[in-house]
Amino acid sequence: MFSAVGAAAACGFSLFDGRAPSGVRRCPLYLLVCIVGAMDTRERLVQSTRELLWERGYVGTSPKAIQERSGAGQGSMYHHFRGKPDLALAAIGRSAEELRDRAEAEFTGPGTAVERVSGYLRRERDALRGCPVGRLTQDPDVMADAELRRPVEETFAWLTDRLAGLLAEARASGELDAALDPASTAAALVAVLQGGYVLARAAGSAEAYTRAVDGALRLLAGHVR
Amino acid sequence: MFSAVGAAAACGFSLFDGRAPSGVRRCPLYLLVCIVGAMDTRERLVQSTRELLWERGYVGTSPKAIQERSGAGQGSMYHHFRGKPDLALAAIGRSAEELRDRAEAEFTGPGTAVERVSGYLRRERDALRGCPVGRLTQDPDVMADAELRRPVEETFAWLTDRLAGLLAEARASGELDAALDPASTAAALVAVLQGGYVLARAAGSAEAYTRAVDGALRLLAGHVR
DNA sequence: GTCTATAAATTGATAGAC
DNA sequence: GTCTATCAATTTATAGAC
Repeated sequence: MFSAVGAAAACGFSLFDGRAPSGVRRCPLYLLVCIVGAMDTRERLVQSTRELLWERGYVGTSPKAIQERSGAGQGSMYHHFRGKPDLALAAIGRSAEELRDRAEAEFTGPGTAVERVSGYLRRERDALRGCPVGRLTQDPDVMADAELRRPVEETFAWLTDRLAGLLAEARASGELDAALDPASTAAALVAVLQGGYVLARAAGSAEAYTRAVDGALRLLAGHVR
Repeated sequence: MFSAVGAAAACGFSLFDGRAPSGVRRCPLYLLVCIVGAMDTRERLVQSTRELLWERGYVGTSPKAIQERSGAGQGSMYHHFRGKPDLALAAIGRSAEELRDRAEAEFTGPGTAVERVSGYLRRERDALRGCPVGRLTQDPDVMADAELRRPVEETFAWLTDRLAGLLAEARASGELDAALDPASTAAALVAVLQGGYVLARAAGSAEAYTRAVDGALRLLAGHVR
């Protein structure tokens, strides 16, 4: 039976957090479908799985929990997906795609290269929830499965490379100290984000995240001309 | 029945990784006990739980797995501990204690304050295994339990504070730029460590960890006089 | 202290009706 | 496409013998 609650949750989530297949997000029909609450079963399963993977990880997410949150029955789930790994693959791919899209929007926005890097780091984030993609690196079953692991690996390789490119650009334009190494600096900045989530969750406060990012940007500021 | 394999694994682990109750580690009797393989059941249970929490997290660690790895039976486990949360509390406390002891040894070692901070960051670590304490922040069941969470929170608060103290010391002695903020810089450095583990696991290579630490130390170097 | 027996609930799926 | 029934294995214990 259709679950209005499940659909509304998955839908509201998608709408307000911008989570939807790339390209589809700006489609008026998609918005309408969300508002009406008629997101199809397959999509609700994917969204619910994304939420649960984010909150509880792969090991902590049961098919039963996915079914309850999505409002789909046992039969529906196994009709649309072969099982838990198959569902996780769809969910992880979607989360990776969204992280990339949102970062890219920041990177190609206005401002100097350093401003865009700072903007990305300072962007509003729900620090206590952590990173939906980075979180998966702590899941042994995800890391042990080459297919589940690939999107995680690719996301961080892309992100670090993209930031290194912006830093190289800033260095070339004389915005940044010529002695600074773009690759290792980019790695440090991505690490501060991921580690900031750890500190925030440990402290039980998003402030710890902000402080770490702040410290990193002040360190970087010393190398800006 | 006594399990030589379980004992040897837990023991070898303790010996070579320096995992043992603080103070006990340097006791000749403790070494003898380890070599003979006569670590008591309670201790083997704690060590096995520590390993499993590190590898698979709280949700991914079953009492059955703990019993198998420690070589202890069902009855033994429930004789020494009330259940899984009780065992986890002992294991987490031990891991937190050890992290702190090892860090403190680095912080009170030789060299200038900045050298000791760099030394701590560059210290050899098994990056692909991640941080036994930081890992727990991703475990919803650990974070939801105030008792299990406290050692995690305290460990990071202590570590960040301790690093901030060293940076303040370096600033006071003129070793470090007076404009640098010790608290946020310390938070950034701890975040780089924790995030470095995420990058290493995502890339499947410890090099990603080293690169992030390297980037952070180069950024810091720009503020050293 | 350690062992075996037992058990209620959950996990991750398959089978087949509708 | 969705539903219910069923199932073997695992989880997290408790009880009580030795």
